Amino acid sequence: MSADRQSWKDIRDRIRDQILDRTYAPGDKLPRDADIAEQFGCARTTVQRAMQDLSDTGLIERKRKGGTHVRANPVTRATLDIPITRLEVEETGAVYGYQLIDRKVLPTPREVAAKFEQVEPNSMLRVQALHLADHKPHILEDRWVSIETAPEILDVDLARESANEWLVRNKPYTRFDLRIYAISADAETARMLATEPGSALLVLERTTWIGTDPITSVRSITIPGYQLLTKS
Amino acid sequence: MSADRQSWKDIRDRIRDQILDRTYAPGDKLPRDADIAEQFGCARTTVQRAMQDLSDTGLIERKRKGGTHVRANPVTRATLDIPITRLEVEETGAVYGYQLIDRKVLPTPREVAAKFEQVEPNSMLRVQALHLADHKPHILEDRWVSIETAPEILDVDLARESANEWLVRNKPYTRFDLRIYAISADAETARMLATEPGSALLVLERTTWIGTDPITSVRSITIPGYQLLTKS
DNA sequence: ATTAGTTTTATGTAGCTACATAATCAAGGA
DNA sequence: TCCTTGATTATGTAGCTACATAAAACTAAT
Repeated sequence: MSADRQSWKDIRDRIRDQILDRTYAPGDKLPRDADIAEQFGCARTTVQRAMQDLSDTGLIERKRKGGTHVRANPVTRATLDIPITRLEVEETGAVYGYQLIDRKVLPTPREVAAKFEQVEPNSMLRVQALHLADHKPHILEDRWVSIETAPEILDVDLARESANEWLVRNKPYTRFDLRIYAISADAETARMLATEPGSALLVLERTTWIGTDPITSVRSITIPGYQLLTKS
Repeated sequence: MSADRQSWKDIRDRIRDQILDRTYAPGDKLPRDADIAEQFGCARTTVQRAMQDLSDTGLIERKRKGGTHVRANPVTRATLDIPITRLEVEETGAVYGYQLIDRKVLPTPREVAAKFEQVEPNSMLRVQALHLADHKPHILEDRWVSIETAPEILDVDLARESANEWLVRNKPYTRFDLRIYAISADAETARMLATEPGSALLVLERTTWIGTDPITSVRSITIPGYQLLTKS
């Protein structure tokens, strides 16, 4: 009886196979969940879960009443995990190190304020720090922290604990923006990262909020050769 | 009766709020689903769905029998959507253009073969092409296509239709790898992208498979200033 | 004490029903 | 013809039950 109990993942794979082998081509409409359920001999809930997953990964599109369609223009949907920098370093077996470069309350520069959209903080704590892997520079971070949303940060000894780590543990966000781009190292950045001016560097820029309240905005400048990876 | 019917998203938000306000701190164990369900006056299934979502976004960790814990080291989990290049360009209101630079069957270079892990194709179709936005270079792609997995590609007029587009529509993948990094433009690349040698360029490298069969591996070199964005 | 085997338990999931909701489509009216 | 309105319909989801499964906790044998 429970012998042929089918998991929604099985159903998902079978539907995906039918899309791969062109039983249903891009743009085509798939049968209603109920019919597919009957075809595979399972419950509609199971089909629903399978379909939801295919929809999440971008292979199909679903609309109430409109039905399910194979996406004509599939997107590549990747999941990026960005861990705490210390853990990322330790993961590779390297020794993690951290240096506070500067820590100062300053009026919020316009370009930083703009990142927070609705609520623009007046003055913020600027923290510049360097993360090290095996005593060599790894990531240079330039961070602005809202002292309205996270006033406790002012009492944290940022020479000992990185703002990255403190915030991630003490100010979980409800929303964030991530922006990835490349820059050419200027003299100052090159010096800090112990590399050549003009090197191509990958930059991750993250802004986080609790509700609509701004928490922090960081620019993490990585060393030459740094790569972001995703696995599916 | 249905007045206080609660959605799993409501439950998720309430649990998340409890984590944000330190009712449950990082590392803490949450009550069993059944107890939470009782507390909120909903069914365990609803809690299960809420928990699953919080687990997916990296805020909590769940283990059978072990229970649910607030992650001590939360990760930032972002979803990246990479559309077909043409659509990405058209989205901005720009005019999309495409130029085939070269198309040749070649023995697979070792570094390309290595990307495919298990099955390493002997000879592949190499396609170099340029995507344009408003008649200016936008993305330079250097692609290797498996002529074993996708022999039909040999009959496609790649001067008219981009390999990007043909593959995405005709060879859906079951697995992919994505690698993001920065390079400094060499003379050749700079010329093709109409920029200066030495400019910092963001590179997306994508490898796709059907099952374990290699489909394609592309290196997409973007113009200076190109940014990848995620929203949550 | 250590290990192997067994029980317990919390999450995971399939199937069912009932109802909610968004889109579409068709009918009717201005 | 156009617009509004209401019926229809496919997906979305909550609640229930029953069972699956992994892992921890316990027990018994060596």
